[in-house]
Amino acid sequence: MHKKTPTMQDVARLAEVSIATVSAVINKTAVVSAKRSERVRKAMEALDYHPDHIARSLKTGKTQTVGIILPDVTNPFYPEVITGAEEVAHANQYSVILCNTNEDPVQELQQLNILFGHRVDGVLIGCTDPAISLDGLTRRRFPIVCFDRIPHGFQGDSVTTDNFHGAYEATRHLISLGHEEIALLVGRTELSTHLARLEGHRKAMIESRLPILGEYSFSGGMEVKTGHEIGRHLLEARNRPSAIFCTNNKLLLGFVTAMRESGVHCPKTISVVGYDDFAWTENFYPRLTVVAQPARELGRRAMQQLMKRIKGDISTPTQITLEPELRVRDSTGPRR
Amino acid sequence: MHKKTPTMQDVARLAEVSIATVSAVINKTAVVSAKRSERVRKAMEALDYHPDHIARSLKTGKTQTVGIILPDVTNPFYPEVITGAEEVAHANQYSVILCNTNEDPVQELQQLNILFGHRVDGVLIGCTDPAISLDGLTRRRFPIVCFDRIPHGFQGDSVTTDNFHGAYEATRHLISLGHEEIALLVGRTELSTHLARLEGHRKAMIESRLPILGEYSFSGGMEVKTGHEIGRHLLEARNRPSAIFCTNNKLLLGFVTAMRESGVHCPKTISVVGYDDFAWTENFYPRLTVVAQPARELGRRAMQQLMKRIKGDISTPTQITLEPELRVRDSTGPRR
DNA sequence: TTTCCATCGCGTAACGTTTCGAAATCTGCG
DNA sequence: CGCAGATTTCGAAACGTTACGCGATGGAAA
Repeated sequence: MHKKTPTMQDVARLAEVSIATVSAVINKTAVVSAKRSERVRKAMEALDYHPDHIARSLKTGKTQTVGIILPDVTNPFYPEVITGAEEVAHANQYSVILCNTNEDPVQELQQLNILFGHRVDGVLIGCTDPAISLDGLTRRRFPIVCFDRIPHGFQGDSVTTDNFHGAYEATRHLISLGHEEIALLVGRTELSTHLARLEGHRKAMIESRLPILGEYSFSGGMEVKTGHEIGRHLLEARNRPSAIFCTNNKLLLGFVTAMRESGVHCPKTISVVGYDDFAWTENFYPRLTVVAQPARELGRRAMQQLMKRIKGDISTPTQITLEPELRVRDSTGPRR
Repeated sequence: MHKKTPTMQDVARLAEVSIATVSAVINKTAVVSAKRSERVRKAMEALDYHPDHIARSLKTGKTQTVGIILPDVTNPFYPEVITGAEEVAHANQYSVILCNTNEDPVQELQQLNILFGHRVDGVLIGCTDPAISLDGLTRRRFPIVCFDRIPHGFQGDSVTTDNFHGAYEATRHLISLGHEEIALLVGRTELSTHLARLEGHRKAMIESRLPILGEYSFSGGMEVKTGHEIGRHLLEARNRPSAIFCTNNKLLLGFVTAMRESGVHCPKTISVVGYDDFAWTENFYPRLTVVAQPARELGRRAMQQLMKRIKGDISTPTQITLEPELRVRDSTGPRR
């Protein structure tokens, strides 16, 4: 048999004070004499009392909880973002509800409604559906900060990395090594991130007056398998490129496997640049040259912005852009 | 200017019914005539009304929310677990609050208290502190299911993989290839998982009457750097082993790098078995032989068990053990 | 027409907090 | 000792729901 969890009522009774006094002690919202506040503290201790956030939230309208919606926890980029975001959330006494959409727009909408029902104080969203409309929500005074992928036409707060510039640098790097036939393996170009990378790549190519050949451009799914198929096809073609820039890490994985299967040497025969840096990229063989995004910092900044909004900041929306960094390792080398 | 979010009050007024009727319609908790319930539905639609989970929770004592506490989202094993757990939770209309402890026991306790304050209906925990005491909580009728790492002496529900057997199979595999000097690189042996792996390895060695040499056994941190250092030291030793079994993926990463730096060929000179299977292990060079844990299934099973408890199941605690699977690839070969 | 039941709708008391204004108590000074 | 003013404490009304039990309605049986 178990007694139910204690309430302020119980604490008040034991400490022989009023409920209001207990509340004052807990929230330091009024001065309470040393003697009484000590009695209250003792009573809380004795009963193992923990305030009920639910009841508090109902009264205050604040839940001290934020939501994070993202496409896929299984993509190691996101856990890094989460870590950064959680860090600042916890520092501000906020809890985080995590929602996975599994890259499914329908789930994304559901999750948003669930979070709304939970009356979270705000949400961070890495959009699954590039065409999602968040305006209705933001207008309801439901603070939202977008990170990584920004939906089309979104006017609110956002934090991204400079995908255009990252891709530009990656391609520049390949060009500087003497490569001219550079293939591009890009993810879903409906996504703001991948579109920007596509454009960054193109700018570098055009600047150097290099041809952007149709047979070197692939966009589509973002699965290992896709990368593998494209790799097989591309590597056996007569006019195979001498370098490839791949904007998605799963695609890259498949491509690298195809490369190994074809006996093509990297970087001697073909140079490879990937996107995103993880624990294993440096231990891959060959060590991968990649564009690294400051994922954790991105999470931090996004959450900081959200915290500001929650605290009532109503300045005009900010679009923060962080700089990615090209990390040159062994998978890229001079053209032969 | 914005109107505040609508309440049942508003819906009732617009539909010209009582609040109780609105509630009945929403929860299907009583029969309401077609005409009225249609009016209510229309009104909800018109006002864009969403029930307030907070208020509901206060009344019902159920939050439809569970917590997941784990040591490190950044270790790709956990995102898989999360995915499985979330899947089941959502199917049961539960939301998930995610808590990272960053491998810090102090944070773990804090998180537990926060979750308790949020009045979550239960929690899933992959323990950071092997000595944490969960008894007090479970006795408070706060359903807890442990997964992966089980704290010392824990008597409640748990879901793990058979670490002992996984390690046993891994070492058996090496022995069957003719290896005799097998080194073990094990993580923190205070953790139930790594201790079991250590013991599984030993059993296989002893069964085959092979010596367990002190200079081949390393336990300690679980960082890439540590694996790297041990690798350097071990590979340059006079009597270096012909095979190594590594129970932690970060350690393994460091070790593999050291191997490459020393010019030691795998699997010709040394065979390697790792733990946990990820997208990249198969694309590594060499393709890694590993013990794969059914991480997603583990998450599913753990959440299923938690759901049962939340729904009032009070049968005696179950300890579920899932079988890992040895995936033989290219990093292990016959001894030369 | 009256009586009886089934059906459906509603009023209202919680749930555990916060908060505000009023009541109680204390302080110091004339 | 009395009183004003400052300080500390308290009572009670919300917050948005759910759920219990009573009252109203209406059709069928008598």
